[in-house]
Amino acid sequence: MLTNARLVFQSHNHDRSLVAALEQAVALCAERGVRLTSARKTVLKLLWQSRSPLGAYQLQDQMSKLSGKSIAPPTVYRAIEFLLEQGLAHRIHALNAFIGCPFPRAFPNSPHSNVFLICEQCNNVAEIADAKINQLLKDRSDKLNFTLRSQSIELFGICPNCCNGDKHE
Amino acid sequence: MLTNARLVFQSHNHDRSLVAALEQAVALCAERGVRLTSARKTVLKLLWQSRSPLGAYQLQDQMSKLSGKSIAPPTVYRAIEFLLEQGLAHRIHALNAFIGCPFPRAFPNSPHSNVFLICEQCNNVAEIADAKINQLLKDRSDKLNFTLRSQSIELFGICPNCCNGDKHE
DNA sequence: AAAATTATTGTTATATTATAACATTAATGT
DNA sequence: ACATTAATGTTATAATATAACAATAATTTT
Repeated sequence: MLTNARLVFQSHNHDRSLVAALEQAVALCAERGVRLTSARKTVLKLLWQSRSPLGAYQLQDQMSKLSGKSIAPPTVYRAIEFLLEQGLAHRIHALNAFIGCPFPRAFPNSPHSNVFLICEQCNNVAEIADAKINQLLKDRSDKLNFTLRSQSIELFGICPNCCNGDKHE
Repeated sequence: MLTNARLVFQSHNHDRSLVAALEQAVALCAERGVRLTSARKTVLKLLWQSRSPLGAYQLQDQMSKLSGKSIAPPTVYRAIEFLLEQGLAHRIHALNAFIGCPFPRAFPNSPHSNVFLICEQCNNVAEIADAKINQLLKDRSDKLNFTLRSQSIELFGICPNCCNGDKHE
């Protein structure tokens, strides 16, 4: 099981990993011959800097502040669309919000996985990539002659950081 | 594994099951001391009659036509809210739409399960309730000290009815 | 049964999320 | 440099959802 849960659900600063991740994204896009333009990179940074998912209009606000000029919704949505296509971000359907993908290199273009742990208290979201989960869902689909193409798995609950009893930080 | 996939993904008429299901819903609500009012029952019927999920404004249209007077969004959303609370309907987050729960009695108030197979071609949606899926997701959550409270699992693909090669009807 | 209480619905307005359509600018290939 | 394609800016609006308060219906209390 690959996950960023420990990272997300603890209070570590992950600025350093942001730089590395951005370099990775730049490299990925170069390999694929797609353009990680300024607007797209900004949205990706904002998503990666946030542990909790951001809505399009939150992104809009932050982009407007960063750039000093007002940004219209289509600009934001286009950047998001690009990042989703490239597997650099994910949509959390239940929240109408978006997060940066923590391991875009490990799972390039994989529509499967996409398992999210969403803390109902702090709103932080971690991602899991787990072969067994994927396999089981594939099995069940196969049994019903359903050709599985993509999935969205959103788990809601309380993260270890917000769970009082177990708080040892 | 409990599922309505065969029912949904085939062209059977399920009017008869609708009547039975409605009686069950009436009984369930009576047991719980909640009121399955006319508006709520209408929405539930519409959801159960449809194999594909309906959006709030589709429900609004149909209710307006049925009743002959114009229905405002809050009326629809309140009915939906009630049905969701009672486990008689589910929200399909990826589609901003709703379906009737095919087995409300079997899984009263269970926020778990909620596994949906969504055909990208015909839009029909089947539901699975599978102990193994639930167990696995619970295991993974536990391992990360994440207290799982509810889940939304949406699987997208092609249903057997829409899959050309295997069409034998 | 009448009054008081609570739950539900009606109504209006508006918030939130997302996209269509077309003009403009920037990047890329020739 | 020019043509072409890709990306962004801009305006307007579609689609989804809720807030706030008034009116009505159901239920409980007396």
